[in-house]
Amino acid sequence: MPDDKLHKIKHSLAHVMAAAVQEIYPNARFGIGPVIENGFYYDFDFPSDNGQSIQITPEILPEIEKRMRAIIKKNLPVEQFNLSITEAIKEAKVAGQVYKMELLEEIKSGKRPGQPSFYRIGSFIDLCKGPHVKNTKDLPLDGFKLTRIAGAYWKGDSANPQMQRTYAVAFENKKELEEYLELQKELEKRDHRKLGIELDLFTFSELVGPGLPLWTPKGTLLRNLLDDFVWQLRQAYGYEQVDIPHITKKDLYEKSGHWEKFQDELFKINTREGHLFAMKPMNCPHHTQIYARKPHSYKELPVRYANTTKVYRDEQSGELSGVSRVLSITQDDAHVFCRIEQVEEEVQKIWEIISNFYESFGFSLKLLLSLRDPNHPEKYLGNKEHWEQAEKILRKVAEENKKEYLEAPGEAAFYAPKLDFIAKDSLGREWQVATIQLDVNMPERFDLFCINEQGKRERIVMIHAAIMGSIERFLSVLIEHYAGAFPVWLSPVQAMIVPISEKFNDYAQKIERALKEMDIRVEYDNRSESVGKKIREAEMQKTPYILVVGEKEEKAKTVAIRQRGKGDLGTQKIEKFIQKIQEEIQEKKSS
RNA sequence: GCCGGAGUAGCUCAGGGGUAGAGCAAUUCUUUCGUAAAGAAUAGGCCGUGAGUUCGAAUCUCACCUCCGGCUCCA
Repeated sequence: MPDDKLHKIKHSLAHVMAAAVQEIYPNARFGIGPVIENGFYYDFDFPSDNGQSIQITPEILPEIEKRMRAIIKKNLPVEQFNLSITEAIKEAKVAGQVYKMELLEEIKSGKRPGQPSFYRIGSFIDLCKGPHVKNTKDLPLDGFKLTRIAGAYWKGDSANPQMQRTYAVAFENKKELEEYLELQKELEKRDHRKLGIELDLFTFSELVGPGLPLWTPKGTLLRNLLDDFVWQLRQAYGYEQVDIPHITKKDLYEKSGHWEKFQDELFKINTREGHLFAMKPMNCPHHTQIYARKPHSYKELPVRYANTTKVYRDEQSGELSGVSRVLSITQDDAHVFCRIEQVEEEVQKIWEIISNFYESFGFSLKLLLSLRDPNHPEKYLGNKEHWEQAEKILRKVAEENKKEYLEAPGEAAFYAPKLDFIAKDSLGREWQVATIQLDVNMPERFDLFCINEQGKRERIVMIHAAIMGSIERFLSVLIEHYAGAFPVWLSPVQAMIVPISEKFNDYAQKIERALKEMDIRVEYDNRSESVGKKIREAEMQKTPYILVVGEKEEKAKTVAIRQRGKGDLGTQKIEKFIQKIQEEIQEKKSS
């Protein structure tokens, strides 16, 4: 929406920032300065006399901001004017603006549409289509803030030189800016990397290495609960569990096509006899070999294999982040081997599992139909007809579900088009989660078939279906979605017993046993600390229930219940509490 | 991988060319407590790793490792 007010403000502020930078560094070369969500950025390059680029540091940001405000206060008009392309290129050349020259050459050659248009603010002139505010007095003096400096490749291509990108957030006024900064603080509090350590779910070791999370007892419990939930949903649709080794001869990936495409991202293993093995970066090739162990009658199809297992990918170090992007990834993977006419029904079933699963956590789902990039057919396996057929089927299922979806050309996997599910969390952020891929290529490469009604071999297709996708990534989303306050069924500790004093330890132990017998995950805090402190710590661990017991409770065979976020609920009979918490655990699947 | 920032006790952080600091956590003792931090004592460190400069380095320099913000990538 380039015409809306905020968009114009951000866009003009980007020019003002560039103007301020030019005041400080007259030699600065300018890249592009677009509007982004919540603000804008501008890419700069600062050549020095010896030809090397100067690196600016964050300390300069307040100085740039100061100069921006001074420019705004001058109430300068923002004026549009045109130049002929030849003149424009000449001007850019004189000014040493090599990046602008490149853009202008693209306009000249027709690679970039339109005519060169310029905007002037004071003495600063920039190639720009607009639109902008009419005058710098329309810009908010305290509605923006420069946030950081980052490296960014010219035109987003790592083969190009790296420029220095200065990011800013911008709003119509100070209040909105402050609200945004508040929200950022809330996000920081919810950061799964912080919460995951505080809640003792995972850890990292410098000896083990980056991107290799180690899962604690609580974290492992959480992972298993989630995985069991997925399995429970899958079991109802006829899935069977399989298991595979984590390594394979490279031959498997040469046949699947992964070797050619991803060999740099595989962890490789040399055996003592000189053979080359690889850690598996995905599971489908292994699973094809289970299917291929014997001929299948069409009557046996669909064959559905589920397998939660780790894959290993040698990612670039700068891409790692918390547990959302790691080297050892646990996939809740499944592969359905079926005839082409069974695909719709199978995809439908997977869709139901995905909906059930995500809705039970309160995520709403959006759909992305990820197709191949029509301009780069060389990036994909197999022939055009097969791709078109697969894309057509997925599109049909999407339409029949009456679900709104966006088509995303170029987002397909190299072997198959996908239905990608996007979950919206409690703060409105969107995460790509589950995926369904319709694959006609792997079956071709591995010669997977069934024997049809005519007694002939018939090529089958393969559906790849992950519900959580990666447990690590899903958990990072879930931690932030709940800010660590998991629903009771997922809480590693569901209830913490806090006796008022040592005198009631026996009674506390009795309650502990009673709850444990009913499979409630309970802990009993018998440390010699004050009641207040024990409650504080249990609250900070986001324990759903704290059971305070003392003389009154022992006599009446009750517990005083304190519920997370709700405070003291008063006393209840133990049986009553057990019933209450069990009902709450049951509710998860129907919510 | 690339650009920038940062690494001091389990955690949060102060300090800074000349004996290593605090709070919380831990351990021991005292306290036995009614809904978000009781008190005391003790212990805890190759100041991320390695090299260099220096009479002397946690502090200055370089390389590497790890983390953070971006870029590129994501089967």
